[in-house]
Amino acid sequence: MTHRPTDAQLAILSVLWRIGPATVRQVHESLPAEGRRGYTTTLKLMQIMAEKGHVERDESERSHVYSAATTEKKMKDRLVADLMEKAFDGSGAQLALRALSNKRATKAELDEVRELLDELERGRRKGR
Amino acid sequence: MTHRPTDAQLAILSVLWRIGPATVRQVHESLPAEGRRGYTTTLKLMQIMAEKGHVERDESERSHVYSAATTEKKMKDRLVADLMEKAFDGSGAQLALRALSNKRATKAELDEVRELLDELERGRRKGR
DNA sequence: GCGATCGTACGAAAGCTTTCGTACTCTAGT
DNA sequence: ACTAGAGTACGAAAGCTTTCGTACGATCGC
Repeated sequence: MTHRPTDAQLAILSVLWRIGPATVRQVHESLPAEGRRGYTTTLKLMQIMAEKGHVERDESERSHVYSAATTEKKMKDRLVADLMEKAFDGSGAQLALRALSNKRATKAELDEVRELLDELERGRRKGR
Repeated sequence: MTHRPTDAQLAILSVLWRIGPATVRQVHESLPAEGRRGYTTTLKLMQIMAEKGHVERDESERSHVYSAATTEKKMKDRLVADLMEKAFDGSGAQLALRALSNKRATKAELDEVRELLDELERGRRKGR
């Protein structure tokens, strides 16, 4: 449902977002090599994620095909909203401040943020 | 050490940051009334947090006095860095974008972000 | 001095994730 | 037809958090 994925689960979702619907094998092999565990571990995780509703499963083929149940954007918005609520008193600006001061970003990225800022101040434009 | 606090633990840390060093009773009663559990639950959580190093404990008085082991800023930086790593490929700007578009912020907050942006582009000033 | 209250410590239960080993099934190749 | 390999399902173990109940000691009021 609306539950937060764990780190391991998010790693799997990331793969699915990147490569699209895939079998367990494909996901497993696309996982970053360092933290990777056994194949059945990935399988089990994905089975649980299906139960929890994080992924959907197409069983029509022998090798089941999994896909992310929610879009990358929606999920990331959820994660951001969660942290915002939990640690920043609901203030996106406070969170943004910390995120920006943390590390170097490219000029292009900063410009993008600046443009969003412009839009927000000008428009009162709805999020997204 | 460098472990992430859980939601329940973060709520306790938030109280400690807000009211300063405090007894279990004080923390317990400062916790938001809605999600609040029994007293011994708070006690146990704080004991575990002490073990894990999230809080420090002064046992010199009968009522032990707990304090946050790390500053609010450091912890929040850690949480932000963690999400940034996990979900935004290490890009603070991407995270900031999502945080900002999520909800409306006050003019003052947006200005603050804008100033930071200026500093970053002008100075290459160290994060903080 | 005694009982009520406040405090900590402890342990257990429920429920979760992560990790595998193992068992079973299906399919493809020879 | 039979074996090897790929695939899923299952169950168990370890380790975690959250939640309490209960036990036990100290302290305070009377």
